[in-house]
Amino acid sequence: MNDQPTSTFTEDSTYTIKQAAGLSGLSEDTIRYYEKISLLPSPDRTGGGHRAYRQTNIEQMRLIVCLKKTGMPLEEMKPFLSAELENTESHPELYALMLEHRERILGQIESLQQVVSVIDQRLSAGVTMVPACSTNEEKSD
Amino acid sequence: MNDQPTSTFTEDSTYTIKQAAGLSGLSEDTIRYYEKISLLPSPDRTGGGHRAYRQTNIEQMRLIVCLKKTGMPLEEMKPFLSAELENTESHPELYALMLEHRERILGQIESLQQVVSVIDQRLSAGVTMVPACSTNEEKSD
DNA sequence: TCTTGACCTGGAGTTGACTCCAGGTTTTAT
DNA sequence: ATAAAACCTGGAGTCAACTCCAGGTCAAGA
Repeated sequence: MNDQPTSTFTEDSTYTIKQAAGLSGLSEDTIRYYEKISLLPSPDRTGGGHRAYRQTNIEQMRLIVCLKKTGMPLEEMKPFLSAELENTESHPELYALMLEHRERILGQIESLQQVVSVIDQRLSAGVTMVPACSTNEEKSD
Repeated sequence: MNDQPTSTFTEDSTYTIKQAAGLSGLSEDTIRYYEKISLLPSPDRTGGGHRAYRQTNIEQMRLIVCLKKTGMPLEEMKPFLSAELENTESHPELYALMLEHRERILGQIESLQQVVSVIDQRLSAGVTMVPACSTNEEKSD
């Protein structure tokens, strides 16, 4: 009901799992699940053992929601998130990974745009016509 | 190894399931599975009961591959494919569905573009910053 | 003809991504 | 102080989307 953080000082304010869920769009169970599979880091705990999330955690969750919409499997998201707080330049292998992901996503955008144009064609004429749709699956057996 | 259709005349040429798999990027098992769940229509059979696919079937498969890349669940694809050969104007409810899907896909494209810009920011500076990423999940409890 | 590879069906098994308890502890509002 | 709400863990259950047999039939080349 109230998604305001606990503290008034933005610096060290924390959120309960329920607030985090409300702010990210994930469910509480899902957040715990993501922690279990190490997609999200284990957050700090209160004296009683309750999870206390920070703003950066919320942002990570939002990034996950964002990537999920694009159909990316959770495993593939890990490098994105583990590098979240790091300087990219100090991780050359992650740099390459990012570039790779960037290309893949551009390909996905292209796929989607082609789907849109298929729809548009059907909407305007009821025509059957499927374009190549960037078939980057090359088979050779 | 040979993805050429059986007949020389393009009109009524057919493909084996293996050829269809090669041309579409799906596996043979997956094609049979899609038929079982009625995502793909039951194709004609040869005298001996082997599946014989036509060009339109191949195109349907390619459309599925295309939509799959965008993370669309198989159930949601059905209206797309069942209307494949029909005149859209005669199905007003499908028309609305198409428009709806179109909007959703445009939203996905936006999401993806934001992911690309997140990546670009990280590539250029190692900065942590996650944009809103079109949070169309409105929570109110 | 006959062997080999491709195909068939039906069903079991797998993986990813949750979702839902049960039974207990902590926090918060009155 | 105490009841209700929120949280905890561990584990079982679910659903989509495959994938992989087993045990048999069909097709094409030597």
